[in-house]
Amino acid sequence: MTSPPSTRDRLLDAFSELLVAAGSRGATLDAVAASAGVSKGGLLYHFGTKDALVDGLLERFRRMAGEDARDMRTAPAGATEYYLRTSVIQQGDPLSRTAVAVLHLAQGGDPRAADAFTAATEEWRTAIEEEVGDRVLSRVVQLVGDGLWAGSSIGVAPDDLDDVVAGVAAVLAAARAPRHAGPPA
Amino acid sequence: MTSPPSTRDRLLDAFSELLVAAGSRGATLDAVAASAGVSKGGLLYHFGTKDALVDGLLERFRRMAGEDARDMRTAPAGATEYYLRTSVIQQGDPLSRTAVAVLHLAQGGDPRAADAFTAATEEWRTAIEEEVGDRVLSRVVQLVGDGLWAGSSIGVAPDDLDDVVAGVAAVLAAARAPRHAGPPA
DNA sequence: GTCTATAACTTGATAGAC
DNA sequence: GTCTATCAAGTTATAGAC
Repeated sequence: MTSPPSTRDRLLDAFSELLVAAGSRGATLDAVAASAGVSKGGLLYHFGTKDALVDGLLERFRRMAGEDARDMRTAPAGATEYYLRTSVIQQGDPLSRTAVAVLHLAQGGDPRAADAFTAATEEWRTAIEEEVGDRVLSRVVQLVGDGLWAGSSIGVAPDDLDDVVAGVAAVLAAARAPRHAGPPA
Repeated sequence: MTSPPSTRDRLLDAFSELLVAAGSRGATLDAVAASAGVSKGGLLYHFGTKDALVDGLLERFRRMAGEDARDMRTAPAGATEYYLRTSVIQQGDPLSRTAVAVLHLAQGGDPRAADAFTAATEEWRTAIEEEVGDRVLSRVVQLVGDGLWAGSSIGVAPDDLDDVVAGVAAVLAAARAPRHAGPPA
């Protein structure tokens, strides 16, 4: 049974949605409070400062990212495909929304957000490396996912996600079963 | 001989630097004017509104991106390697700085910036496709570059760029020579 | 072409009522 | 736990001097 979200949770939801939609510039306390359906005073009861609101979102992100890294390892389609598909913002997917929100905070110059994002990224890459068995290949897969993300973060939804997923899979298969393609110089 | 930059150019330089360093939140008219060494009134003589300042930067970005797409096609190392290496922000590289500045504007919700960025991205991808000869592979290469960018945009400099470039090259070679040996032309 | 002064509005935060 | 009223600082923009 899912109980209705607390005001605190609704405020964090609104904050992340505004960050995704309008960047750190548009995610003001006024806008967050209005979007969550409370007054600014109501917001400031739960989060005394804007920094506290950021901390609340980062804490939620760390928890969700940790759970996601576990999900990757048990995903039926495999960690790589799971990662690429969840790198595109899905309507209503809480993790990808939260991750892009944190990315925007990091790009706004917040070092706590940059640290949290870097740490999560390394967790995900590790899960990919366990599957593909090679560090550099895991980096390439991850960078493809990050690229999908960067597009999502400006509202560009790829129209060829299936092609990309299939292309990466084909490329990984080719790289792991080398015939005589010749090593790079 | 390079003539000293005009006040107009110095203002656009300062605007893009501030966008990269602090996001759209920190790039205020006050900060831009101070960073360029003029008063706010001086700034507003050249760009009557903040929107005009954004337009000036987007115009500069479109010009630089067009020149870069031409440079890619004649790069000695090839378009792919050129693109990946220039996807990492270099200290003092005007294009990568400008591109990240535009990315931040797009993430702040400016549709003109998102359009300009999308158009440039498609130009670059086309140049890559001309080299690798396959649309999906060109997308994969480009997404790796975008991923490097996303990292750069939050101040994370990759410590394994050479590995990634070599890894992509190896993976492309494997994908393009699945049946027999032979270096690409 | 650049400056100072200032107006109009927004933003983050406080105080206190209910 | 939530609201309204209020404030100081910051932000965009205008007006006019030099």
